[in-house]
Amino acid sequence: QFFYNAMLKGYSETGAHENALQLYSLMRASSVTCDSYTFPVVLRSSSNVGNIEVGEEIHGLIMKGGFGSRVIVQTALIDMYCNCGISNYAQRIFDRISEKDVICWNTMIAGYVKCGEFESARDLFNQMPLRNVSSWNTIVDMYCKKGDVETASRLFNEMPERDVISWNAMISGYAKMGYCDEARRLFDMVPKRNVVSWNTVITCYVHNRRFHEALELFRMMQVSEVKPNEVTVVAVLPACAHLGALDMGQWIHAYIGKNQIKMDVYVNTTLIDMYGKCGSVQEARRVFDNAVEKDSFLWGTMIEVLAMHGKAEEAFEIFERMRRAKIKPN
RNA sequence: GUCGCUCCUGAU
Repeated sequence: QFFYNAMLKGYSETGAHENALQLYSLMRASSVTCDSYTFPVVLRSSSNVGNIEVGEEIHGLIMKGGFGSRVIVQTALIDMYCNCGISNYAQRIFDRISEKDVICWNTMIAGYVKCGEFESARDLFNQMPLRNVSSWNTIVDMYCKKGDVETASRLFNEMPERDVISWNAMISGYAKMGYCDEARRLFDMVPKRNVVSWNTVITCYVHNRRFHEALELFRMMQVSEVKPNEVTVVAVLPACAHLGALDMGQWIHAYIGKNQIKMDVYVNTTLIDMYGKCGSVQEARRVFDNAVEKDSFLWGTMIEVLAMHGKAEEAFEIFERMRRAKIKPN
């Protein structure tokens, strides 16, 4: 009981939401009691994964246990339903909250955005009695996601205060439109950049095939205060791949190990691709073999690398292994 | 063992 909750918390904090849900169903199956410590954590996981079955079950248990009246719980439920794409359930909960605080407003607005209901999001934002910086960030980001950077930047300029997330949202808006120079201009203006600011602009350069500028920015990052993370390397490695810069790629690979950057599926996939494009099939294969988690992208990338180098038999062998592992080909 | 909102990521 104690133990289960601790485990759940651990999974949740490291982002292993799938594992948390598995553990939860094990708890239910072995009739371990779920209590007010269990619910928030499992709710968070089902929200992240978008698992409506578990979400609704938790909702029911929370109500039965009488924990359902607190704003925090209701806010978590709103978030969960919106992540599952059911904004009207969420709205029903939202409407019934008597003491609405800023966070539950923000959650509902962000929820509408996730469901693609931009009008409702904007209406609710306009109705808000009191907005904080997150409220503004959400709505700025919404316009960026719609590709309406004009409105986004108007609101960005209007907002009473900006934090690094506001800046990042705006930079990412320009980046998505392919406006690298504009993204970079804002980036240079950010008072206190974080790792996301860097990643966004590097990604923008790479997507627009401006590989040298991407690498240049990555080099600048080395001498900045900010430490690269796994998203950073996933962003830069394709630049190495396209330039055939094997030495830089290897350097980054070593860098990952030295700086204990998480070797997740994303990182491994880009490493395999990079080695493949730079002509080093063996190293690609080594990364593949060492990868703990393998999804269809990773398998597909490995197969393609082998095929690209004319290793048809080996490619086919991997393809068979993939089928045996019951991974759907892509 | 107490909790809820907003920004960046992979092969064709």
